[in-house]
Amino acid sequence: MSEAKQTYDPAAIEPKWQQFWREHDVFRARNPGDPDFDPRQPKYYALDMFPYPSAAGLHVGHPEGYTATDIVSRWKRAKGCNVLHPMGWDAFGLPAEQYAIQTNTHPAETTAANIATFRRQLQRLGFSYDWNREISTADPQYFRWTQWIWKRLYERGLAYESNAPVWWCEALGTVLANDEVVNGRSERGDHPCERRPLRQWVLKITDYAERLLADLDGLDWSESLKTMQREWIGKSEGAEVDFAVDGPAAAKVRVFTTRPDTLFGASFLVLSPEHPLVAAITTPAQRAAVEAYQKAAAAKSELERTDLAKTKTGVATGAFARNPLFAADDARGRIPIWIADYVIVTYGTGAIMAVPAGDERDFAFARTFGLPIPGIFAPATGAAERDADIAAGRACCTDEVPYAAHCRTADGSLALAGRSLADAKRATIAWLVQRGCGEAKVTYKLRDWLFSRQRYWGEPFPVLHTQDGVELVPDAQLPVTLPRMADFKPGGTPESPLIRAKEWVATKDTKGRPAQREINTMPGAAGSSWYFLRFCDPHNEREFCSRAASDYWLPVDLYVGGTEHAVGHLLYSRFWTKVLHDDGRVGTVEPFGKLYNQGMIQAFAYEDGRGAVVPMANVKEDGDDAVHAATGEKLKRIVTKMSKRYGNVINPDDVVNEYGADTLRLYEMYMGPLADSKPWNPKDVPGVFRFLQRSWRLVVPEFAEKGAVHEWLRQDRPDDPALEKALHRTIHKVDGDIERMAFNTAIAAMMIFVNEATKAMDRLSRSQLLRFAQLLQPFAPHLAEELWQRLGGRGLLARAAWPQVDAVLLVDDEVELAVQVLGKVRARVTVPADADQATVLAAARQAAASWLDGKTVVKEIVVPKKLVNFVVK
RNA sequence: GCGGGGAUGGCGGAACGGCAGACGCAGCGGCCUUAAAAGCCGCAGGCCGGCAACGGCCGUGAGGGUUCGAGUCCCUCUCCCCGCACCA
Repeated sequence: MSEAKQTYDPAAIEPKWQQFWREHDVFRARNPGDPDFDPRQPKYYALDMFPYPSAAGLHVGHPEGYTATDIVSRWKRAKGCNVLHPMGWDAFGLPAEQYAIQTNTHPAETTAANIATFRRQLQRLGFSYDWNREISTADPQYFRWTQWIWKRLYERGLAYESNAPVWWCEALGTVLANDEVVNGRSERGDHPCERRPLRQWVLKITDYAERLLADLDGLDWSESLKTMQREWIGKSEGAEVDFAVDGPAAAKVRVFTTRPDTLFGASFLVLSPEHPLVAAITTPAQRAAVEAYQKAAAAKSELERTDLAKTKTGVATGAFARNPLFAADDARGRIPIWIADYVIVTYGTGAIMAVPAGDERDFAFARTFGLPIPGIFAPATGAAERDADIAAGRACCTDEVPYAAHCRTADGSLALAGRSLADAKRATIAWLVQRGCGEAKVTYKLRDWLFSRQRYWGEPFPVLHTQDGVELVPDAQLPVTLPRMADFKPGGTPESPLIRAKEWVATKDTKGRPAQREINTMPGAAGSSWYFLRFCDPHNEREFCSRAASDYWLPVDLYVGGTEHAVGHLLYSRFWTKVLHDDGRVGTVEPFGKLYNQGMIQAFAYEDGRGAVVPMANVKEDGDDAVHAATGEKLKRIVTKMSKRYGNVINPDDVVNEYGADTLRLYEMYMGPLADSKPWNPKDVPGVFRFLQRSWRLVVPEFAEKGAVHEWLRQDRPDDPALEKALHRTIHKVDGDIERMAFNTAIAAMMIFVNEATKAMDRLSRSQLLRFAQLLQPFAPHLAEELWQRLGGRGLLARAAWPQVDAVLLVDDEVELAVQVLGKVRARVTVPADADQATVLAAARQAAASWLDGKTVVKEIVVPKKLVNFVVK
């Protein structure tokens, strides 16, 4: 056979190994009870946030996190773990449906096509997923169990129908959950949204607020993400206080406050314009003004209402309330009741006691309307002017400072002077409780989860509306599938398009009487709230997931995805897990032990002099600069999101076609720390390709028979000591770097090894290259498997054990020390690694002799194996 | 405004309080080649001096501090990114 040129050709080796792995089911995870299950192996569950299969296909951002979990999965397998590494599709929901509407194709078809594209794209990248466990949330065999879990929520009193105001988005034709609306606009599509009272299904996530908050502490998540969830849950502790309304209405206004200790300074009440009591208490003289204000507030957008920069607005109702701390004849206790849009109807009780001396907002409001600002503090900070202002109510103080002596009731039953903030709060609450006009209260910002949508492409609720009210579809009749509809567009009314499927809607209840199916569908986040459970037992036809399977696999050991799901998906999944736990269905209370947020992959773009981005099609390279193709204007390079508009979107398929999947994987890991956002630089990609090519060259001669290796690698021989040492260092470094998810430095370490090995190529041994292939395997699995096979490695590399490190080889016999004089490096010495301090100092003195000449050494610092520092005078 | 993260060569980025700039890109020089590409071997923070080997000084957003020693720790400030934003 003639000697052909043997080049590194990913297009030839990658599909071959992908096919081989799949045909031999190499990455199948074994459940307890399966044949070949080995109970001695530790389990490891590595999970990616599964994608929405959008029509645009895979984005380069997807493989970033997926490569990271794949590296960890392959490494854990090599370390002897039973690894669960699954992939599936978040296939229901708005994006799929919007695309279906745009293309006038049924969402079932577009979704199937998109999934096929995503699957093909992912499979080209050589991820070690157990494809036997692939799931789609839009598959009836999957959403059957989504419906089943929803029934358990209903039975536990956690799902209810509500008519409260919800976010309605006209453009999307559906209502949206709080986390899907940002500043009064839809997160998806940026359409305006408004509050409307509509009948909706709601999940009582607020019942779990305290546990969702408390259990965050034990999780291995980034502090910033935990903080986001804490703030979203928004716990605040305080009190509710009743204020009797003076006059004919004889009503009581209940307010929530976190500062009951400042009740002595409450000089007016503020109700939100929507507060139900407003109409009843408003005096005839104020009615016109109040109603006008209410109308104006209702017409304002959410953005206008929450604009912090604007001055406070409000109107007096004409009514007065009694501050419970003051006697009936005490003028200080008679305080006016106002309405203002800075008080939010949905938080607390929708009413506040205003304490201008202790709250910036109340202070600003009092100033605007000339309301009294009674001082309640007696600060003694030494800043005399400010102290006096605070005492007199000319300035507002939110810090903990001493209370004024007049913070006491007439009978002395409550006196705050001398008490700490915490103590004063306690004492005030106790006083209120004793008199039946208040109680301690914890409030959360977290709202119940709006769980229905007026869209076609979602899970139908297993609910019938009968003459007796709501009836659930029996478990045995699940799944309730969607009717096939030619026209599935939203109707522009707050009713789902399912209302037009008349034959589907009209059905019979369990007693055979006419009933209507629920026409709302579940939100996109329904299916994704439990998919990590289904992966544990995806083919179970009797249960959503067997207890044995979830007990074995959960919690997820490593969950990787973007921060965009910080308060939506991650909170909902935690909630459902806790409910299923309380129902005895899963053992764990938290689904995700360790969570890692990858950064965003950005791109370069070019700006002209006006700061406008010039599409890439109009950008021309001119030496080191970029210029406008038409005008020749010099352009400035910036880093932005990839965007179709800028023409700087990188398609993973193109990268694979040009360089191969191993290069794509390696480049994405080499760009920088996984958690950081960083720009894609097309010029850097060939760098990692070259590294793979050099790795190939260590094994395969340039001209040889097909499949041949260098002649010196055809049989075993003793390891070259220097290369062996370098290899052990590399193994040690790569091992530690994978552990801490520092993939960029792991790759750099392998590059260093390959550079050294290339210079001494003919001294390499087969054993050394087999071990190097093992190291490379998690990162560039195809090339590594190919090299392993050519070198005659035993069995499959994907199943081979991780190479051992000999600690002895990690230490040098001799070390080079820096010799510093006054902290500046002046010389270097090489000494035996085990040299004692005196020897080291003697050598260092000699080396730095010219710098020490004529000086007195006052201190000698020796850092073993690093440096010597002489402090001289 | 509040909370979190960040700022290191021309670019992406490395650096348990211990030799700043590993590794890669771009750049420069050499080898190979008729030539080019590829590949291989080198050089490469800035400034100053020297034919050169080399030597000196300055350098991690700005300013202070702690320390024998600071990119790393502390304080003040500037700018950038992310989240929250009248939540009582």
